[in-house]
Amino acid sequence: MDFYETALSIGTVERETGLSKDVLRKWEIRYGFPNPDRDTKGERVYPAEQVARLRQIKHLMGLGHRPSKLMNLSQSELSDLAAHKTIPAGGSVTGAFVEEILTLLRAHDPASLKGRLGRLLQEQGLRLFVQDTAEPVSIVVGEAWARGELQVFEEHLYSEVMHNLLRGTLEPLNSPSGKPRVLMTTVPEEGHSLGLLMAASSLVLGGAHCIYLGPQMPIDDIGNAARAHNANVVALSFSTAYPRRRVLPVLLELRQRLSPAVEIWAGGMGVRHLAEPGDGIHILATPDQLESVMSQWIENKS
Amino acid sequence: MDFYETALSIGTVERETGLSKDVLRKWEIRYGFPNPDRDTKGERVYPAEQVARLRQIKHLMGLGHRPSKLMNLSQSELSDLAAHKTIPAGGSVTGAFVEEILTLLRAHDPASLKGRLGRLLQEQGLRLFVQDTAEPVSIVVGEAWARGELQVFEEHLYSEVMHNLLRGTLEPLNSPSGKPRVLMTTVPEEGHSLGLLMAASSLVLGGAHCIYLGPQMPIDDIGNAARAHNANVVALSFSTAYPRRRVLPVLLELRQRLSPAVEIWAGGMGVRHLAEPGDGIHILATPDQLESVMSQWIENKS
DNA sequence: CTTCTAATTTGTCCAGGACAAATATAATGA
DNA sequence: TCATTATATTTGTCCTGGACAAATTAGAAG
Repeated sequence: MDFYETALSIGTVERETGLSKDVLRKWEIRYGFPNPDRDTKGERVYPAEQVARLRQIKHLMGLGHRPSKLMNLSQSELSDLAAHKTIPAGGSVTGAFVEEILTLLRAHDPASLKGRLGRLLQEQGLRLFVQDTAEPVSIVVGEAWARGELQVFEEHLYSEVMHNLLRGTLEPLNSPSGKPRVLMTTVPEEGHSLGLLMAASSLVLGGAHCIYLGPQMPIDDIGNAARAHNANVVALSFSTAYPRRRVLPVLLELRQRLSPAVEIWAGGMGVRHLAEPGDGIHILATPDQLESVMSQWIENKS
Repeated sequence: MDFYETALSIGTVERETGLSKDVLRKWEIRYGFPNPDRDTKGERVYPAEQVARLRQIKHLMGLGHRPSKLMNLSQSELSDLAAHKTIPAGGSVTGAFVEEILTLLRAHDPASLKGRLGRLLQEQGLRLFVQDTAEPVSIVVGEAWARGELQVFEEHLYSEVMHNLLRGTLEPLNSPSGKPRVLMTTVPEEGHSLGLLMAASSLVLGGAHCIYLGPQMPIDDIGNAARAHNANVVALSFSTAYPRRRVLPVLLELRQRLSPAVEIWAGGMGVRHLAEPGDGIHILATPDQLESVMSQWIENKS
């Protein structure tokens, strides 16, 4: 299939990359990239390849790199950076079927992907499945995407399938009488909910009751929801795609709208760089911290 | 619980309402609303109540109202407008359990909500369930929200539960050998995927094979996905929350990246105002048009 | 090698102006 | 009176160039 020359307005690029118009314009002036053409009206027109590069840069920034360093790197240097990332942390089993899943993803066959994952879930049980499969595979999928080895829609498909699998499994286990009552969601602009569901799995297995509200809840309404559902905890997840500088402000903003008795648990890759801000806000940098915070909570309340 | 005085920056308001900074500033100048305070730095600071009002106004604009008319209305007049909307279209059964579902929603009890809907699904079967329950209830839920009678998180919960129910039911019916192969997703900024799933139900029942990729796929990648999955059709859904003026441009943009043999089916409330643009793009203003377009497609290819 | 202070980097906000596409209103002819 | 065309208004988006503070890095002093 041939390549159609396409070019996007600054507004479209903002929507597709999540980088604000202001940032796009400032980068252009400060670093010389992006370097859009202009149409007859004098308006910026971004070639598709620059948009792809912008996405990659944004991802690397989520990993802690700085724009001034990234902006003048060659394409291959960018991909290299994406490769040398965190070690997949997971247990010993890693690597074995992780590769297999990736292959299935690239084969564009939702049914067998779902089948394979479903079988793994049966074999390993929920707890192990989350720990040894869902988490490492998610990381590897993210990395592969960053290296340009996996397309966006392949990543989406993975999320979809995994999401469904987990939700289906979780539901029957989620006893309404469980404690603590944890309200789970993400803030606006944070569309990734897979991490949230993996966390929910751990929580439910640990005896909590999860109220899963789906992603992208306005902060204000998170407060209302916590009140209405009588939640003991509000759990949020942040991916690396969420702008680092906004994490803390948004947590504090939420803090204001919650009764002081309600704790905030913030987890996910996008939260790793933060120190515990106290005030009932807990930063869960790794999945296992979830368990410790939870047992701590239970202890406190009994 | 008491009301915390909260105030948001223009950027936060943009994220929470989906109204761009440019629009917020222009409205302020042109209509005198919103009317934010200023902090010591001279920057806009929006009180929570104005943000709520902005959300309401945005919703009414999606229904076809114009900003200049809305901006100076009183709170009650706004709510009134939200009430006099489209007639729930649905069959005779409407109203009976629609109210019941609303009540369950307001009771904040996910389990019984899911239970009730699940039972309805069993009783009615998928086709009727979508037609007589999912569609009318979705409309009513949207309206109730607009009138301020339903909170955002209650709407989210509804979407979550319904989404799960449909996905679970659909999967076993979705034969890979079905024709046409329909790729289903939404464009960036369009986060509502419930309409898409309802459409998928009709399609699968009609013998199509749906590849459901989840919401918010960059346009570029929709093209790649269509190629990779060898899709015959790309189906998109637009809610009223999606800015009207952007619908057609985004469809044309997508058109460019697809092989001419691939059709585009665009449905949902956000598409009602459009005329058929031709060129393999079909506008499905109502759910039943889906069936006719589909049978037409099958006819064409045999 | 730490700790504190002074650059530098970076994202966000502001004002005010320009423009074209969409929509409404007026004018015209059948 | 109705339909059509021309004119006016409304509205969202984009532009430039400047300002500022929070976050980060580099440098100085202990």
